[in-house]
Amino acid sequence: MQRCCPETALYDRDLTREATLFKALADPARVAILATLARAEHEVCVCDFTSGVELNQSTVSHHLKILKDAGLVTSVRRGTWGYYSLASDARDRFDAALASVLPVKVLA
Amino acid sequence: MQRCCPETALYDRDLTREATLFKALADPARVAILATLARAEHEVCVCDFTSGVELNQSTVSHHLKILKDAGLVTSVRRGTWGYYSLASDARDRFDAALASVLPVKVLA
DNA sequence: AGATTGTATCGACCTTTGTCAATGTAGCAG
DNA sequence: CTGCTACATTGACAAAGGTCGATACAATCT
Repeated sequence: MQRCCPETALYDRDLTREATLFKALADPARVAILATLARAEHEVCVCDFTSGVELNQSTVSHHLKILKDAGLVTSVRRGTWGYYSLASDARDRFDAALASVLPVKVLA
Repeated sequence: MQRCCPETALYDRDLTREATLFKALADPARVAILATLARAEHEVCVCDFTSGVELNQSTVSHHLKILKDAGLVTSVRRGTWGYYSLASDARDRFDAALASVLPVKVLA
């Protein structure tokens, strides 16, 4: 039987972490939240999210939890109010993940 | 009633496209496929994916379709064999999406 | 203390997704 | 033409995910 091509080995490093990171941004609501936090000068009150979106309050809370579990945001509670900020290394972590998956070709 | 904070407006641009792009990489198998393609010098035969992974052939085909629908890979059929390559703008699209969501802060 | 408010958690529902077995389809080999 | 091989498609199923209403909780207000 004839070979189809020079054999290519599958990339073998485990990329579960990278996939998990990307999954955190696989929903428009979470992307919007992160985009807001990235542009805010200060921490953002949860109330700004719940009032600025067509989603239920519990749904917003759910998305915030996912982002927090992913380590992309940090939260502080002050009195009755909750405040979220972008984790300082959020951008770096995406850059690193992207570099792992799609390394930029080095010119010869 | 006392305000919690200076009000922050939610980022209003539609980020559905970005979320969809990230979702394409929200599965380890697809990340591995893309990482392989990104490092391959030439197009990669489907058989290399099906034999190099613990997944069923139809499952691999399914993931390839998702990547193709996302415009991240291109495919060619030559005889019985199928070959996949990384789309030339794959990296750029992720960079752009990431820049939309998490713009790098400009120093003052 | 009791009522009110902001947020988190729980439970239920429905949709989407990942997986596989089975089948379809095209090209190649005899 | 008859089989065989490589890949795609379909159908079924379980698991995961997004959404909401209801409830819990904690802090503030009266």
